[in-house]
Amino acid sequence: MRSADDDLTARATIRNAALQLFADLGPDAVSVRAIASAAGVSPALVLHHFGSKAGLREAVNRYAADRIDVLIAESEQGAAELFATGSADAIAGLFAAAFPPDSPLVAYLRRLLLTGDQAGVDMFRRWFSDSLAMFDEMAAAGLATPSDDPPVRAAFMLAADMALLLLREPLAAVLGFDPMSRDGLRRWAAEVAQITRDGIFTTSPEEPTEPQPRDQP
Amino acid sequence: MRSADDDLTARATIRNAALQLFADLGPDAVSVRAIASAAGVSPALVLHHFGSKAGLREAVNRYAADRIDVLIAESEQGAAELFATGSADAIAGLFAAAFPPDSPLVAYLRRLLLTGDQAGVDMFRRWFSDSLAMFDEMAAAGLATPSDDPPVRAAFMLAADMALLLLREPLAAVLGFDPMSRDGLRRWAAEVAQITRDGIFTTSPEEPTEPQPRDQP
DNA sequence: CGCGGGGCTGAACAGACGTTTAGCCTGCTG
DNA sequence: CAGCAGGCTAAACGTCTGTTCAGCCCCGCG
Repeated sequence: MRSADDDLTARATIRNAALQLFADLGPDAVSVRAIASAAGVSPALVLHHFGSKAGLREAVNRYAADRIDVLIAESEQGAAELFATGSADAIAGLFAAAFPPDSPLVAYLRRLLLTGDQAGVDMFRRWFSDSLAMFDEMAAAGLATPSDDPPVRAAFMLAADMALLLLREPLAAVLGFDPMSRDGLRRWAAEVAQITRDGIFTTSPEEPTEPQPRDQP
Repeated sequence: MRSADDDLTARATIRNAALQLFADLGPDAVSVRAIASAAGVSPALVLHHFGSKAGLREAVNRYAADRIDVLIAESEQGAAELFATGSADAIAGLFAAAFPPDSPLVAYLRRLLLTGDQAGVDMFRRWFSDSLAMFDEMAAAGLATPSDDPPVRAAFMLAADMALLLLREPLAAVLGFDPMSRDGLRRWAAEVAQITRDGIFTTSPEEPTEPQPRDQP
């Protein structure tokens, strides 16, 4: 089953094997020998190409960040279409649809974001400013209501979308279906569309104008 | 600076040290020796009390899950109050307010949820059914609109709240303030309240009744 | 043809790892 | 008091880790 790798340089094969293993088990739980074995090469070759395990980690980080950016950029064409039609689910499902559901990039993205890696924060910042710009345009076009706090709105909507990626497994477990499958995504997006179009909560009788988060216990 | 630990049994001291280190660095990156050193005991004692490193991991998992559940349960009193007043931010900020911002439990919860640990999935399931029940009650009381798809609504709102926990650092980086600080949380909750009360998107001119998630590329 | 260089390997290195063992010390019980 | 149990440790175990080194093989250039 190496046929798919025959076209790749050994360096790329190693990088791919490392990406897969890092995504599945975490970099700390994967040895250089395990990567070499998965790539069908000797452990020494891994270090020959990447200098050290840390160098391999950085290379995989850069590569994964690049590929994720490409997927996002592709799906931004979809976002443009959504924007044009004013479809209410907008960026909901955007990231989800961009990734083949079982791609190691999803799992890798999690680690990138949650370990506080610089590459992950950089990506997040880029998406945030895209999201901010998009809501700006939509508000200007009358497709979205103006916000009292545009950055926080953009951040919340982005975070809510990312949550689908990050929490896919627990969500699938409690819902009984995979929210990132084609049908599951449709169902998820439908509800998100309803929420973001009409809201959920009715105003209370007392109508507090400012929410009151609980003090910390 | 061991005074705080003087009241604790060595077993508890070890468990706490492991919790902190696991949360910060991930269990795979932390050696038994490092835990022992942080706890001020010999490495052998760690294994004397917990059998093996895997046993320690399980013990820490159980302990963290318990403590997190306690914090959640405490803040559910807050949820009851919010429910009673119909305050629109309801569960937004609920989890956030429950955790001291720098508690290792936050970081540990991340790992619990994202590594697919059973303890994490169990917790998530519990919160999901709480969330589901709460929206049911609110809808019955006329405080929330009825949903076409209650489980997905509950799941989305839960996931959106968790996103604040999971993405705290990247969010703080892009927003320029910590959304889990007291002031930051207030600002965050205010926007979430606006979104969940009034929605964001206006209906499009064509008014598609059903959203159309993009097919996967 | 000769030969240099880069992809690549097997073997070895020192150190860190999780774990085991033998035994110390302290405090309770008979 | 004797003795035993349990918290606790120092030292060592074999294994695995990341890394290095010397050298093989094959391709392209002079």
